[in-house]
Amino acid sequence: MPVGTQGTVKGLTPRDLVDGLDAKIILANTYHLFLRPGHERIRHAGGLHRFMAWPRAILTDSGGFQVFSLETLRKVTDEGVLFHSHLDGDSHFFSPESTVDVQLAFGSDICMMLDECLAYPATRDQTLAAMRRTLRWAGAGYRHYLRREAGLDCALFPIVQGGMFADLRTACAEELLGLGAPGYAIGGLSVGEPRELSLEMASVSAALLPEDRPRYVMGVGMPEELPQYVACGVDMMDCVLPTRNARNGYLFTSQGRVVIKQNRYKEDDSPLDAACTCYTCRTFTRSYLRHLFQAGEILFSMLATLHNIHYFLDIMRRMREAILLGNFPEFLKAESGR
RNA sequence: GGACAGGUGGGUGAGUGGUUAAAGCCAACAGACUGUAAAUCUGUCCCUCCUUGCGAGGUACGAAGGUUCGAAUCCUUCCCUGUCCA
Repeated sequence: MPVGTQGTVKGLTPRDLVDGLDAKIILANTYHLFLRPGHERIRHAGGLHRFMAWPRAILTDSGGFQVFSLETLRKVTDEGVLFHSHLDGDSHFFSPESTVDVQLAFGSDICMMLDECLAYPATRDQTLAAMRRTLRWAGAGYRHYLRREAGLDCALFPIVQGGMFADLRTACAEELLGLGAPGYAIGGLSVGEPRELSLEMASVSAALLPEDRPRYVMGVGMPEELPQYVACGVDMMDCVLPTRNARNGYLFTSQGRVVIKQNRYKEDDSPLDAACTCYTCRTFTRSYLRHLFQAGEILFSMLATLHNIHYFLDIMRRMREAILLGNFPEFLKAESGR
């Protein structure tokens, strides 16, 4: 899922995402859209889909990640999270119930439960406390959601926490199963821990979640990691890497990374990735892309993002194809040998 | 011809006697980025050497002299640039 935090996948139009890239679903963010332009504004505009002219599915994160990323601007209590807006310092209290309400106002297809995302490393006690809070919020939020959701056709995913402790992950997942949710997320990863640990924790968590419902690992990963997550039973991922790195000149290709600003691309008139079929690779040279980057041109961000998203979505498309054809194990083997 | 103003590292531009190999910004070069406070952030950025260190030499603030223990900073002459006046 491409990430479109503020109601836009930076650098791309919805038309790019649908026609060129065939993205099925994108992410948006409760905290950011609540602060600006506000969920009531979005509701009055006809919901987030209409507001941002996005015809396909939207998953909204709850603000749980901002508990981690805006650590210095918030205070967590058993009742919820008090944020001090990074825009103007105003206080806003996010509860399990209010974050459901805000996401319903957006008209999200998939809402996320408010959770407490801890930084790495965290002690077992800290992790246990955060996990218990996340569970409590999940219960409260889910009850609220069941009362409110009728007829809205919106799913709510609870989030497995438990940090880097396998037994806490297990306990959290088992507890959440009682909610009978339409899908489950695995959160609290990509917060500074080694990559192998992320995969291990995702694997432990995913193994306990229902096979017949989407299992979503939040905030991963590098291209080579995606098949590994899928091999653990993961169905959905999101990550800012393709979009953010694109804007920073880091391009993912079938031959490895291309840091386009490097001098070696100055006179490279070959395509970015000869094996890629995206508009950027079909049309422009590395030399030109480097020029655009060095010149600080907006077009660079657009073309780079288009390519990186294409690259990530193409990996996912090939995996779906392999699964349907029954040869995912071969796919995995081939990918890990690269 | 005259009167002012000014010449600093790739660029711009601080610095008016010692803590200045010389701020900041830009450029250049390299690195980071994982449910986005990110079109962001970090590092390097005169040369040589080694025991790679808040290390040792060398060269450097238009040029040449001078004053001083010490000069990008003060003095003299010259060169150059800009603006204005004839």
